[in-house]
Amino acid sequence: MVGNIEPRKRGRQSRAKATEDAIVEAVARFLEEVGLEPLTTNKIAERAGVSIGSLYQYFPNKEAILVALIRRERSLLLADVAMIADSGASPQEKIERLIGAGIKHQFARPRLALALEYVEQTVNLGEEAQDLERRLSEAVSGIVSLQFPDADSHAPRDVVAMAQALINSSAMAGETDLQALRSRITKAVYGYLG
Amino acid sequence: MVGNIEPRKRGRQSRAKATEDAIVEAVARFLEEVGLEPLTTNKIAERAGVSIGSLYQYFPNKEAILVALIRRERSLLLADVAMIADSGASPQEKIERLIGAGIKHQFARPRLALALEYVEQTVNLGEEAQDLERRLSEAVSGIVSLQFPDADSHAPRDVVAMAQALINSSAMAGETDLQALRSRITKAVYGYLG
DNA sequence: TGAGAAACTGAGCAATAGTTCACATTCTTG
DNA sequence: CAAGAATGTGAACTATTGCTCAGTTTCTCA
Repeated sequence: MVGNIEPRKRGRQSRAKATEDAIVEAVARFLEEVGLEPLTTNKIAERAGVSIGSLYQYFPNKEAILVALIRRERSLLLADVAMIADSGASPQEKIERLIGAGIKHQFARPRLALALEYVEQTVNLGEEAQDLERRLSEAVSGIVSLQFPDADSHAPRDVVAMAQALINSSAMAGETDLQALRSRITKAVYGYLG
Repeated sequence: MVGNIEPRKRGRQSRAKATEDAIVEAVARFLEEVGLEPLTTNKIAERAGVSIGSLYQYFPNKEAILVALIRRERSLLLADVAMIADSGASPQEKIERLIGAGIKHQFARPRLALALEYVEQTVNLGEEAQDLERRLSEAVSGIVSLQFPDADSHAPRDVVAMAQALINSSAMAGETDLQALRSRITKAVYGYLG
């Protein structure tokens, strides 16, 4: 029932990494341009400019590629968030930057973000992706509780969900004014927390 | 590319309606219990307790069933929202009730709501479902602008997105205290609008 | 340089997908 | 009740799916 998720082999040559990356990025583009339902391994390979055989040398099945993509996206976001958390900025400044990071990540590829949001809830993420998720939420919690120590225990999750939703709906509606979006998110977050 | 969405025939006998309903409800249950990706017409028919032939007498393809399900869910919500809008309640009371209606609808079947949220963005909704969507957003806008005439033009959409996200994340996290959820949503909405 | 390791290929398999259609059953109505 | 209309059935067709494997190409390094 629950398929294996682990990558099949870690490449030792540089083209191995390139192939793996091409496959993951092909899935990302397909989710953006077409959607989750028509996604097939053969189409992934075609888009990646790689044979179907190569695809199965790196991933045991389709699910594993989706998980790899989620890991990739989450790692990028976590890197930014961790940097913000470890910076010497004031709590308020950290929250501002957190919002900026969220916008940067999600607004860049909104349809991808939307698709992955659904996939994350559906798929067996595996240990590594779950760990990323946990570290992300801990980092956000840490920052929120610096500025609002008495906030509701659900506050960090709520704030993240709200910001995600605002970015998503704004991007899907075709907005382009990121500054306006940022100030609406700020208002929502401080309105909720304060 | 864009498949036909229109129902194939409107039944004249009562069992026709029952079959159609069973098919739509089978999709709802499947999305809740399994997910979008493994959804197939044969599985839908099986769950509905109906032959595959019957399914294709009522719907031209799988997409059409999903659209019918979206229409059903949206109609239910719109009925409640319209009743709130047309009631004699105060603007503030209307907003309260709107939040209650959102919780009632989305929290009842959270995994279904999550799946449909994604499907709605992916599928060709057709005129009727788009019309429902439009009327829903007009009704919400009307209520919001009663209480907050000077709000940002994006406010109604933002508020709906925020509330949806809070309900979703709360439900998926397994919360059961609806009263606590309601008060967090109220805080978020008034925090953003006020 | 050459030989073994690493990476890549794509035809093709079994399973499953969406869908049709010839026929059976049930309902309605005069 | 009869007979046509409405509804229901499921075997079976074609296309597509996830995936394998025998073989080829490219790389590495002694």
